[in-house]
Amino acid sequence: MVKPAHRSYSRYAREAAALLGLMIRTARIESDMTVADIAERAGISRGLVHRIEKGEMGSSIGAAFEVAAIVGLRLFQAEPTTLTRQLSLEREKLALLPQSVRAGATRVKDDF
Amino acid sequence: MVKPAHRSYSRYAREAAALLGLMIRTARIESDMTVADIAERAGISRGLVHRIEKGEMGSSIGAAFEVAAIVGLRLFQAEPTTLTRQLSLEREKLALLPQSVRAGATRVKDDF
DNA sequence: CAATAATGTTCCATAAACGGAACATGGATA
DNA sequence: TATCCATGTTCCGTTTATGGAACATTATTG
Repeated sequence: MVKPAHRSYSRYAREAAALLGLMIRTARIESDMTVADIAERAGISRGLVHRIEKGEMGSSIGAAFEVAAIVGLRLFQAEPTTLTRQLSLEREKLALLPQSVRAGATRVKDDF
Repeated sequence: MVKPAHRSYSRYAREAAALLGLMIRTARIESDMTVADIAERAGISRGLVHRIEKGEMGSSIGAAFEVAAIVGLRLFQAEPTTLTRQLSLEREKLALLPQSVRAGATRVKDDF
């Protein structure tokens, strides 16, 4: 071993990752899909989906964008509000949704 | 060794990563910053910045978003056009810019 | 409230990204 | 055209993310 090396990120970058995670989670829940559902469809582990939704900076772009695509999230879409504001708005929105999806899972379209 | 395991990604996810990379590159060039400049400011290697700009799926969200922040790119900003269209538009835009930034480098604001 | 299932979290082996250097390539200025 | 420098690319040791399982913690339904 040689270095600890934990990186530092700007507030903007951290908030962007957090927002993406929140939007993914919101979209997933609205689609009635469990974390496991997403993981299976994306071909990644349940833990990774969880980390992405938490906005952890270490997860790969590929995994994150794939998950976003699966939940039907539109990246680079029109969004006028500022990042910080969107973050809190997203949090409020999430608070109104169930914190756990139950089973059923109305499967979503599989084509991109 | 046990597995090759190269992942497969949806077209949407691949295009999203590619678009992000192109937007970063465009913004960087417009800011008169070299890849090395960005790398230093972001605290990452020149090679990684290059990979991010190429839209490689393996790079981390943290690194990518940090670079985006440094070049002043606004994530989740208003953008009506579809992803594929934006991708080609971005390519056209890039083609009109110099393919190499020369030195000078007019430093950009450092606060986030 | 009890039962059940989804989510959250930890641990660790291993697969993969990353840094850094070295070198090749090619564009921009003189 | 010649020179300089940014970009592109490869290699490989090291750092880090990821998968998988196991378990804890909730939330949802009956």
